[in-house]
Amino acid sequence: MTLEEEIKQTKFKSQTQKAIINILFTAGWIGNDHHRFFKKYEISSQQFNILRILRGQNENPASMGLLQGRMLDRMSNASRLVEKLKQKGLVDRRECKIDRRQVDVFITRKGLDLLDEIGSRLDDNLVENITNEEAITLNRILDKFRG
Amino acid sequence: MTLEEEIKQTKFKSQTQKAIINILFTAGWIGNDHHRFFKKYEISSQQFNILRILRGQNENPASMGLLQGRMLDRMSNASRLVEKLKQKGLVDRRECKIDRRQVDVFITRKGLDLLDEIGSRLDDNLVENITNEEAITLNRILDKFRG
DNA sequence: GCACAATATATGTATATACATATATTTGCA
DNA sequence: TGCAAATATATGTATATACATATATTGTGC
Repeated sequence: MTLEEEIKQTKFKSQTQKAIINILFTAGWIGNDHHRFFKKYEISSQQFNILRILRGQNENPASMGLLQGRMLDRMSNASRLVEKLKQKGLVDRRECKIDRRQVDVFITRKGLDLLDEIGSRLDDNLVENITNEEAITLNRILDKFRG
Repeated sequence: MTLEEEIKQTKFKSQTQKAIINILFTAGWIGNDHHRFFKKYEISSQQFNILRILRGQNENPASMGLLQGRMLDRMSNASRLVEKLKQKGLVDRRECKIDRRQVDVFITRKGLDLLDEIGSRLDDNLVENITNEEAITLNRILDKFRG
């Protein structure tokens, strides 16, 4: 469906204005898909994001600040998400010896196992519709859009 | 900045996978801009969305279902947003005479005045970076992406 | 060495969303 | 007509976000 059909709006100030709405709408569309996907594993997509960053650290701890810098949603509160993950036993946290203001966050064995279980199935159903060339173009224009 | 620089991630399964992350990231980026913009007017972007839909109704009332169908974030709870707007005096709601399950929602004079005040300044600072042709391409690929 | 600024994290409040469920009303059909 | 299914909306709960603020710790200039 075109954007016009989806939101029943036909007038836009410009193609760029329309593109802005289209980006927001498409992101919501993807977000809904992710939400449903992760529900099976009883985590949120933001929590998954954190687990993946921690795995990428290869045994090294991550501070809250590092997590925040790498997350998709910038201003989010890593503290509270880490707390949720800790309650599920997927991460662990200790005081940082070098700088006692900081916290060292680790992924646990259980967290790694969950990531293995999830595997690489995320988005498998979303990659069919556009070609590789279109994806490259999309990435180029989005990067340019953000200035 | 490229996406890689923004989220400090360099490996992606495919260009389409990268595009998915890019859409989500860019939408968050736009959302932050909107959030700051609307803060001046003491409404949220979702509340603005509802006001604009109501103005588009040209004096005709809108039901909750109609609002929901036209909103960007589909599954949202129009009821609660309308309630917030009513508390600010920007909309009004009455029982629908024809179908008493429904509610007729109207924009008030105050709501219209607020929309006038906001005017068309939204996104004015976001439309500089890409060309009209690039916006057209973007819209085409995003529509195709959603199947 | 000490006072004060800068930094890292935590938390309170308001907003919004998804989902499940509850309630009221209308529709449809036997 | 009467009763069950469908529909429209409201609301409770859990999650997440932005922002402001609080607290603890470190760094810095004198």
